[in-house]
Amino acid sequence: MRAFDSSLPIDAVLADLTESLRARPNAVLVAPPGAGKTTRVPLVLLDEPWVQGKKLILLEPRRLAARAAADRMARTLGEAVGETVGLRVRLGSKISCKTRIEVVTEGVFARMILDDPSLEGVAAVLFDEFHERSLDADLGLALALDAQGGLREDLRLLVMSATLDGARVAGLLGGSPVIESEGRAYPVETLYLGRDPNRRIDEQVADAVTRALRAETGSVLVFLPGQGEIRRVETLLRERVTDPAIDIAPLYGALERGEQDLAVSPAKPGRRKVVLATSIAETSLTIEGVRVVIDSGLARVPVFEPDIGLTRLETVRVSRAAADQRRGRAGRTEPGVCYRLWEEAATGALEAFARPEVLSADLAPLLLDCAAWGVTDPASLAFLDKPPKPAVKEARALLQQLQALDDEGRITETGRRLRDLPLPPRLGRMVLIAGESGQARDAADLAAVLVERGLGGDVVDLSERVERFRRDRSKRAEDMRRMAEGWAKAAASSANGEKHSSGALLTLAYPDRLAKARGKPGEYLMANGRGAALEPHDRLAKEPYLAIAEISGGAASARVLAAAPIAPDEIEAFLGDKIEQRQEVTFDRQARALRARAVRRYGAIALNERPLRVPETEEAARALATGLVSLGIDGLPFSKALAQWRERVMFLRKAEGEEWPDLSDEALVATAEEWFAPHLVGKAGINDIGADLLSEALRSLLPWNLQRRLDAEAPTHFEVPTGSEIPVDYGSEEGPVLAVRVQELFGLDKHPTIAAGRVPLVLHLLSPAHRPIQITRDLPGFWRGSWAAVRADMRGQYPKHPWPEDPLTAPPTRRAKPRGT
DNA sequence: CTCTCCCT
Repeated sequence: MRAFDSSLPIDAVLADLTESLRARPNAVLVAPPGAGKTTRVPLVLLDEPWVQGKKLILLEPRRLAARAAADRMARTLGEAVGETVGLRVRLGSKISCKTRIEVVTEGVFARMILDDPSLEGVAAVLFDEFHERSLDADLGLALALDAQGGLREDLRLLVMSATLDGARVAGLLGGSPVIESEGRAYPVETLYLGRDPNRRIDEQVADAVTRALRAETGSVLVFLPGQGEIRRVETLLRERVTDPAIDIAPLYGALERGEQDLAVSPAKPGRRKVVLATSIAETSLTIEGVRVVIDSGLARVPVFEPDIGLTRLETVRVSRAAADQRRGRAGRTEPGVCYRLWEEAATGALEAFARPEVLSADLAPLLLDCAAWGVTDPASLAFLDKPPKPAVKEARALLQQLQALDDEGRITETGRRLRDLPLPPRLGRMVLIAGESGQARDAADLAAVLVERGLGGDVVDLSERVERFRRDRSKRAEDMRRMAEGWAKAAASSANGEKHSSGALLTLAYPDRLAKARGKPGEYLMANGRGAALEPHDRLAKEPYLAIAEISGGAASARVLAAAPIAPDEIEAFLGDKIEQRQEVTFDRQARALRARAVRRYGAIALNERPLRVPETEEAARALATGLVSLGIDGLPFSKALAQWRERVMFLRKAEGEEWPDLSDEALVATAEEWFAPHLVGKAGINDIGADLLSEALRSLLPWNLQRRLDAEAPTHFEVPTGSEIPVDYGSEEGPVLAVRVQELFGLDKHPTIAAGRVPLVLHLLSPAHRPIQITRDLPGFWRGSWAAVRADMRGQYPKHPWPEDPLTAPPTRRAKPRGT
């Protein structure tokens, strides 16, 4: 076997590995960071008999990692990259006829195997850092296994991983052996600082940083979930850290290249650094001099929501594997220390590994690649985790809408052209169709600022971002301009059409996100039915229509991140075939009336409308009925008599049972279409509805055979001994109430009842001045009992009224005693 | 808890 100058932990297992791969085509190698697998394994395998003049392909998840691996291997051989060891990444390749090991990024490999499924001239594919479980790595492995199953039984596949549970992937590889290696790292002491849920994470992190700067030597690397937290911690630290020998450097993806380099470079002699980073610093890059890691334990991850076809960000607890990876950054060059912002006991509750990308990503690109491979259902390929069905369904629907797939899910000619463009399918379609009218370059520049975060600044207005991008002289902008030029060339036709706005072009990619201004400034409604908002002072906030490309946040607080204005005539030109003309009748709660309109509608958006007369249909009547009752039964024009009638019926329902109709608020709301709507045909609103109409509608609920019983058993009035007809109050909680001056009841020896004698009236006995004296359900008992005391009390107060000793024999009266008696 | 990371 090939000899190396220095020894690495991986050397101990290299013999096992080569022996295994001679015997069977697939193997899994589990080796922690520092083992040396990336640089040693490909060089050792190169001398194996089964390679025989063929090539090895090594997959790396990032360009940075690919370049570093190629560099290190070439240096081991005393060569430059591009000789025995080559490199193939999106921007630029270094390959020659001498090249035997190609180091490629995972995305490049997916493209290679799709273009050449038999992988001609390739002896083995080595998947490095497979534990990161990127979509491209999962897809690449699935396709390679498929190729191995049919076209290339001799192809060798080696999956290398730092923290994977090896058994699962070995199963996927047909029960291949798992070879394990030791790693090499310096010890890192772990301190658990805990987390106070009542304080902001930013402040607790800042506290931990100041504490670490006092207690430890060396530079500090802080892991935070995102840009917002990084900026807030930075502000806190600039206030608190007064030592001029300490530099604070943020580090995240959208940052300018120069600032990133500043953060990654070692601290200057005699100085210390505090690097505030996202998970960008978790793998691959090493910052010299870091011996303290502070881990917030949080990460921001994308979550695709199939229902709305949108990717949203979520802040989550990191996995145990990621937390260990973060801690390991403190022990790269010397022993270190890691402060964790959670309780030690909480570590066990963390997920073991991060969610593989395939489980939460937008699967449209994957589905298109599968279709290009000839597979309409990705579940038929060997994925370690099956692509989830809802996301597959959404991806298929989108690709069919873009005409990239046919009804059976097979790739179309348009689909092939889309796949040739290295863009997400929506943006690819925009560039292709714009190309048909000679605007490929405008569309490509738009796609560029959408694909590359931070390019052209972060103003919402995409036209402005494109202008800035075109003037930008940075390396990144130059690279992207060259790429955009390539996309445009692939899509261009000789046609020279009318020039359209950025907004119009964007509807080619995001037809479902056309938005119309709502009442309040900055608030919009999108065609997909969801709301989105701009800052009210944003220049775009005055626009009546926006073509939105990106939004953030949950359903309640979606914010517009990237958009361009679009004119009504462009909406007609670009989306005209999907605009529907409809007659709509809606209930206006404010006016308590129906409004009928002829509406031209695109999805959830009403583009324009004109008022119509309310149609005299049953459907309109139903809408009015349910609309009016939804505002409350009390709001209907009840006469006093009708209100009492309703209470009487309800009283009998309670007293006698459900043969009596239910007239409660809930029941009337629920059945409005039956009792109310038939009376509302031809009516437009509350002003057309009088007490008589309501009475007729409600009284129709009472069957005719019950109407006579109603009068008999729940009379509107009760006749007392004086002959007075006193109204009964059926609305009272305590039961039907008869409020009557006590003198009018003289002579009555039985308690008054209703409901065929079953229900006693609640008697409110009143003084001559209509003040309440007593409440009783037993009048004879009252005469016998309390009357004497009442009489004694009242006689003084009302001397002119009769207070006889025996009320049963006294004549009832409405008046005071006749003068002189 | 107001946009993570990477790639064709």
